Formats: sequence, structure tokens, C-alpha cells
Amino acid sequence: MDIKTSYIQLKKRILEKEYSRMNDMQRVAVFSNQGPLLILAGAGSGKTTVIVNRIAFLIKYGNAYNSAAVPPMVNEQTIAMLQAYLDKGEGDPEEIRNILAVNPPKPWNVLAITFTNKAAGELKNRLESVLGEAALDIWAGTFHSICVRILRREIGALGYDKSFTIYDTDDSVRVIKDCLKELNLSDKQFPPKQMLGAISRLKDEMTDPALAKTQAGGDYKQQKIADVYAQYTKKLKSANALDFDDIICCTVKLFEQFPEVLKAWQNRFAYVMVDEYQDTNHAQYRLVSLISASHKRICVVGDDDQSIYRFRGATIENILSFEHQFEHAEVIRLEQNYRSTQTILNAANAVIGHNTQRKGKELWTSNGAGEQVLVYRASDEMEEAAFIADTIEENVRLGHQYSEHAILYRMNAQSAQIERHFAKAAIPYRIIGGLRFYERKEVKDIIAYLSVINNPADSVRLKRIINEPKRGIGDATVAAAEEIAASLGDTLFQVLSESENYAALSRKAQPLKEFASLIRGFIDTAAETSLEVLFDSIVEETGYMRMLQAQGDEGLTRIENLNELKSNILKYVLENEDATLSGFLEEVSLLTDIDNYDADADAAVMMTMHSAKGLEFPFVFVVGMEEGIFPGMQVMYDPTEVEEERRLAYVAITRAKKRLYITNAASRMLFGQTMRNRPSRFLTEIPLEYKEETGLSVRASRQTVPTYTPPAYTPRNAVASAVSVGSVSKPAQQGVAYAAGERVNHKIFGNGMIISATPMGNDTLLEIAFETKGTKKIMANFTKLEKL
DNA sequence: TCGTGGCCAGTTTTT
DNA sequence: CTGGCCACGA
Repeated sequence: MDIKTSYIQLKKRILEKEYSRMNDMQRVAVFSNQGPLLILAGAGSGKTTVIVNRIAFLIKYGNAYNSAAVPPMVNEQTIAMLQAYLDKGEGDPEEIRNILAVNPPKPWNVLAITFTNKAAGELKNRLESVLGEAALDIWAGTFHSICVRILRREIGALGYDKSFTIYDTDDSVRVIKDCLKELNLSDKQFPPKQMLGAISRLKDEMTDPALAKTQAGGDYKQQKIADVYAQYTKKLKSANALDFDDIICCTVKLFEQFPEVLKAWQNRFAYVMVDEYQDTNHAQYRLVSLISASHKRICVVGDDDQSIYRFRGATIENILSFEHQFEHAEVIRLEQNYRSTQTILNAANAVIGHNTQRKGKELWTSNGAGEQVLVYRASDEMEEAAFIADTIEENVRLGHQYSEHAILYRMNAQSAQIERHFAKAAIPYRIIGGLRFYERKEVKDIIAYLSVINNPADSVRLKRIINEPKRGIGDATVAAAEEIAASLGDTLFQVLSESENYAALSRKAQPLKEFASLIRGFIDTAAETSLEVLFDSIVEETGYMRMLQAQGDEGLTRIENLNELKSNILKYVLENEDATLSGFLEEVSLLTDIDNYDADADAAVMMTMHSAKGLEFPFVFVVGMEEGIFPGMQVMYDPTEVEEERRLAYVAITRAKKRLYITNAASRMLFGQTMRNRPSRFLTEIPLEYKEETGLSVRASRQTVPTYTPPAYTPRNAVASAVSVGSVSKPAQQGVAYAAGERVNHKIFGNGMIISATPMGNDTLLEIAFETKGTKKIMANFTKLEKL
């Protein structure tokens, strides 16, 4: 064999050995980096590992694996050295790397795009642990953070100032409301949120207001949308602000209108990687294809079966037609699953198999079959909640943690009953989602103060706080001041400062001037002191803190939130040597979920199926599996939408590692109305052999399907019992009286003393101080308590 | 200008 | 059954 052939063979074997922990498909994905590549990564297939290793390999070895190039200095000695390295691990890895590497790019030539800050953070961490310092130079971030970084340098070309502000959805809605008023449109006929959605869609298609007007033709509504769009754009531009869509669209515009700018960034980002590609929208596709147009070294990772964000503009077509859009694209499927049991995967495969719009994938695992999917049909939502609570307690009794359990539902409103039941049964739980930290009113208010201090021209934020806390400045006054500002071409803040000069404002000149000088005082404070001192003087001097203190209980949680905000400011100051107000605001504007959830706390987790994407739990409850709930009423007859819902079901099912529980209720009270729902079609799509059905007889509601009913429950199934089947194992001690001071034993929490006993209806609310588990509130009839 | 009672609507979420 | 918004009265 000649030297060249042995070199190439040895090289491949060395690299294969270095990446031997990965499976064959994963390794192909890691080694391929010179052309368009689509990695279809099934749920739990080690996607992040592949991304991290692919980037690490790229930076270390370039195109070493697939290149046929042989360095000229390779001789018999080199071969011997490589052989020794392969067989015995002898030699310096760095030296070997230098020989094998083929055109490795610099870290700053690599761009890695994700969707969430969390994913970006995780990616950066893992890259750093593999590559060390070099990882810090890789541009890894969300679409938005990457585009902002580009725009901060280049946006001058589009006529914006580099110090632009970023408006979040709430700010945008306020602007829309203003536009509607100015255009004399009723917000009943044109709901601001819908308007914003329509504008968002137009931006996504890169349609500017003028084009939107033309396209509207004779359609009245579209005409008006185009008008609002034009007004909205004007307002944002004059405030030097970008909304979330603009961040992407302006970058695309920049690249399309200024080829030399595009060229510079194409050179810089010679390698592009996009995670969660199934969630991209059209504008994001344009962005990605522009950046990689010159070199075509683009790798996208995603799972068409997990595309669940159509409603916010994601288009599954991007991933489905990747091979058409990027010629000669390579496609790799990762189908080996490292998370779930084969039974769970069989159920998932069966359900998603009913979709037509998909690439096709079959997940498999070497984890073993595991237990059947447990399907429980309750008579109503209370019984459903009871089943979940009882099952969790049973699992905990068997030695599992509460935190190993997740409850997934279609909509947040479904959590209420379960929550109530958990509270009664003293099951520690945690709800993910709902209102996020930076969306809370008090936090947004203080952020608005900071924004105005940073940029007094930010009229949207100024209007938010001009009368918060109340200082006698009402809508009428603000409207008058705005009108003056518009006619003079001044900012609202300027007008406020000189309010005594304007007749229309004379009656309110006093409070207006006071407000203006309050802000000016803060601007001085900001220049002289640190951020946290500024924060303190804002909450004190505005009277915001006093306002909250006067609110009682509700104010208390708000004060806590402000304290949390302060600690975030402190954290920012500690982490950044050159901490500035504008720097902090920039970070905040693109950051939403501060806390998410810490897996440390031992509590069951409740969240929507959407929020669960990317997470995994040993025990998963998918609840409310009913026609009308999931799939929802509005989409039941729309095949495209049903496919989206089915993908959501697929996401939910594949979260489970050990055991999957699916529940539904024969009758359910939602929004004050009782409805009777048939079991979800997604449930019937799971073949009988993978599931075990318990609870209310399915026969009663669906005569066509013969069902297996576990013998133990048979008598109960004959009647629609109101008693929870699950709680049969747990006889309630009805009628036992408890008094403060008594000592009791709880199966899970151990020994404790009753602090208080409050009668509530037929039951008693007990507050018990446990020796090891702290103080808990428990309903007496819901728990097994033993008097000591 | 501010507080309150009635009325209506009511998926999913990141940036 | 909620909560958010609007109109009305003080």
C-alpha cells in the first residue's frame, strides 16, 4: 500500500476513534462540513451533542475527514507516528492535529444560531468545555442577538442611529393603539394584537407598507392594516426603535441592499449552523441563505415532526424543502433515541405516522421495551386531577422524586384544577410559564424609568410611567403635550420640560415640570453613581415603593419582584466591568426567562406541551386528551392544523423517559361550562398493544372499540363513579378530628406537629410542621395521617 | 383624573 | 370561572 492510501486510512481511523462515543450517523454529521447539510434529529437523539462536536471538530480539524488531500511532508515516519498514536495513544495530540487538519476555520468564522437564550447559553457552555478559551470567539447566539450585534455596527446604512432601542411586544401594542387612535380606527374592529400579528406577517414576507397597500387592492381590512403598518413604521423610525421582527428584517434588508456589507459578513461567517430549523420563519430563512450564499457551508438541525410554532410564523416548509433551496444538500437522519423506552417510542411513531406533511423517521432505542402507556379515563376533571396526584404519591412512595414528574397540558387554563388538587394533597409543584419575570408590571415600570433616563426621547416608555405612580397627569394632558411635540418636531420630554410655555398645558404645568425635573435628576444620578444606587433612588424618589407598600399582600410580592430585579442589576454589574445603563437595558431587552426552573427543587412540574419542548422527565402525564381540547375545538376540522396538533402530541409523548400516562375526562368544566368530550383521536392512534387502559369504561362512550379493563377496577367501571379510582388505595379518614398541638405521622413527610386546624366545609385544613420537611398545609381528608 | 362595577372573551410563546 | 378593558360617576 502506498503512503498516501495508508495516510488517509490512518487519518480516518484516528478521527473515528476520537469520536467513538457517537453512533455512526452522528459521526457522519460531525465529519461533514463543506456543503449544505440537513440533520434531521429526532427527539432525544443527542442533537446538542452533535452540534457541539461538529463545531469542535470543525475548528480542530477542518475538513480533515472527507478530504483526500495528503500533506507533502507525509512520509514513512509520519505514518509510524500516526500508527503509534492510534494504537497506543503515544504522541502529542496537538502535533497530530496539526498534521491532520485541513483548512480549519478560526473560531470567529463560525456562526451558530439558536432560538432561545437558554439554548444559546447551553451551547456556549458546552463548546467552552470542549474547546476552552477558543470557544469564546465563536458567534453563538439567538437570531435576535446575532442580528442586533450586526445592526449595532451597520444599521447606519439604513438610516437608523446605532443606539436604537428595542421594543418588546408590549411596547409595540401601545404604539399600535396610538396609531389606531390617530387614524380614527376603532380597536374593537381592529384589535391591536391582531394588527400587530398582521404587520408581523407582512414583515416576515419582507413586504413594506407601500407594497402592502398595493397588495391590499380593494380589501377594506387589508387597506387599513397597511395604513396602520405605515403609521407604525413611521413612529418606530422616529423613536429610533426596532421591534422584534425589525431586528431580523432590517438585517435582511441591509444584506440585500448593500452587497459589499453582505460580502464582508459572508467572509466572516464561513460556516453557518442553525438549530431548531423547523421553527424558522421566512425572514430567518432569507437571512440564513444570504449569509451562506457565497460559500454554501450551511448546516441546519431540526425535526419536522417537532414543528409546533406555526401560529407565530414558523414555516415547516423551510425544513421540508431544504434540499430544493440548497442544491446538493446532504441529509442525515438521527433516529436512535437515548431517552425513552421502546414502547413510548412506538406510541410516538404510531401517532406521528398519521401525518402526511413530513420527511419520515422512525425512532428506535436500545433501552428496552419498558411498561405500557397508562391511559386513564376519568369521569370529570376533578377525578383526573386525583388520579395524577395519587399516581405521583404512589411513585414517591416507591422511592422516586416529585421532580421526576411532569404534567403537560394544552392550555394554561387547564392547570387550575390540578393545582388546586395538588395544594390540597400537599404535593409540591411548580408551574412553568404564564407571566414571565420581565413581563410583570412593576418590573416593566422600573425598566421604563431606566429606559427614559437612558434615552428621554423614548416616548412610549415615557408615557408608561408619566403617571405611575399617580401624579395627576391624565390621558388628556398627555395627548395635548404629544400634539404640541408633533407640531414642533420636538420630543415629548422636551415639551414637558417647557410646559409653562404652552397654553394647552398651563393648568398642568406644575406636575409636568416636576416630573421632568425628577427624570433630569435621575439622569444626573446615573452619570455619577452606580446602577444599583440609581435603582434605589428611582423606587424611593418616585414614590413607587411607597405605592407598593400601601398595597398590602399584593404589593409584597411586587416588592419581592423589584428586589429580584435589583439583584439582577447587581449581577450584571458584577459580571461586566464596563457596566452601563444602556448595556444593562440591551441585555434585558433580549432576555426574557430569568429563572426558568431549577431542577434542584423537589417538586412536580406543570407546563404546557409547548414549553416542554426540549425537556425530559422520567414520568410524564399528558392530560386532557380529548377531542375539543386536544386537538382544540377551533382546529378539529382543519387538516393542516390537526397535523400541527399531532406534532405537539408527538413532542409531549417523547418527553417521557420511563413511563407515560395519558388522561382524559368524560365531562369537563372549562370556562364555566361543562362539556362532554370523546377521547382524543391522538389517543386512538396509539395501537392497543402499547397501552393499558383504566378508569371509566371506554365502552360506555365508544361502543365500537373493545377495550381491555383491568380486573381490579371492573366493579367501579360499571357506574360512572365520582370517587377517584386512584384514591381507592388511600382510604380517607373521614370524620377524624384534629387539634393544634397533636403529633401526627404522614407517609411521605414523616412526623410532625399540627400548628393549626381550620374547619373548611366537610374537611379540615391542617398546618403541620414536619420535623424534616418543613411546614405544609394539608387537607385532613386528602392524606393518610396517623395520630401518634 | 381616578376608582369601580359591569361586560365580554377566552390556544399555544420567543425574541 | 377568571381577568382585562371600558364606560360611567364622583
